[in-house]
Amino acid sequence: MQVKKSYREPTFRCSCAITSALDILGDKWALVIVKQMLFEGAETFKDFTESKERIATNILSSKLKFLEGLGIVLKSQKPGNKKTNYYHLTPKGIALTPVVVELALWSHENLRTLNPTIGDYEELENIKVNKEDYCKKLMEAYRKKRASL
Amino acid sequence: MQVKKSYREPTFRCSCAITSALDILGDKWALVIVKQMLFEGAETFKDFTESKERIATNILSSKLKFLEGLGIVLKSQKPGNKKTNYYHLTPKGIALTPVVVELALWSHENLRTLNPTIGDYEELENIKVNKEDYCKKLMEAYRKKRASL
DNA sequence: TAAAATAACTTGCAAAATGCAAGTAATATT
DNA sequence: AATATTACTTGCATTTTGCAAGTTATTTTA
Repeated sequence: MQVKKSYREPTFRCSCAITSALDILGDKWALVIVKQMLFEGAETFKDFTESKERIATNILSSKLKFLEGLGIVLKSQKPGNKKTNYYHLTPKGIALTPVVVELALWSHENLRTLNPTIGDYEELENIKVNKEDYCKKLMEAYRKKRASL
Repeated sequence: MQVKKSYREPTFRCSCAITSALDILGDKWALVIVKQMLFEGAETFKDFTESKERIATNILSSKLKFLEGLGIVLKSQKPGNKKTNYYHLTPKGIALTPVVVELALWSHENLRTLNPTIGDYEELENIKVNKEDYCKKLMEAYRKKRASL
């Protein structure tokens, strides 16, 4: 019996590192999901569906499986609860922090005329002067929070 | 008479800066095109179609128009040639350099097991220790090259 | 402990994006 | 004048995404 998978296997267009990253992350949802975990504390399936992006459950389900299959996301069961699953970033997923932060910076500086609903974020100037440090702290904070489960 | 556009207008899912960036860049091609301009000297329609990613001409055409409409790419005519067009990154497009560089770094460290054709790139360790400087130099080099047309 | 609520899905179908092959139109070259 | 080149467009098949409505297995509440 054949099992129909709801998510695709990754295929790589060529040997370019950047293109290969986009073979995996180049869609509307993958990095949004990573962002929700990293910045917004999303952990459970429900957390994601309730976010302001309103991801559809079928897409969410298949993307989480896809990212899990790649070792970017790890699925585990909430202790003492057989129903609720936890989704967390693996080190490979946490390593995407600088990518997401750079997108945020670019967006704030270049997209606010196109999407005026993007707010002015004071802290941004401070982040800009030491991105490295900011990312490191963010990643450390995520790791810590995860470890304390 | 109605003009059928081959490219979509950008629509923003919400007020999140990161999600908004992905509303524009979250697909298989946008950042590949930016990369080709930034790192591989792609300037003309032909340059893009001959790249190793083998982008289809209809996709290329619509993506270039889309990016042009957003002020990320600027189209101009090659001097003394009425046929060939030049496509270049605007400051808004050049500002994507750090995003692309972070993708490259992440890919080299996390994707080489999945796509072994991604080569080992010695210089990468040096780039890692001073990303800021590397990006600045890259952007400056691109600007210079563009100015000398 | 039966009924209701919740979490994490799956399925079906419509719409949009992408991919491929084959055009076309306007230059440029021979 | 004939051929080649560049920058496209068009049509159609495939894949991905979006939306609404299920389904199943656990909790929770009355």
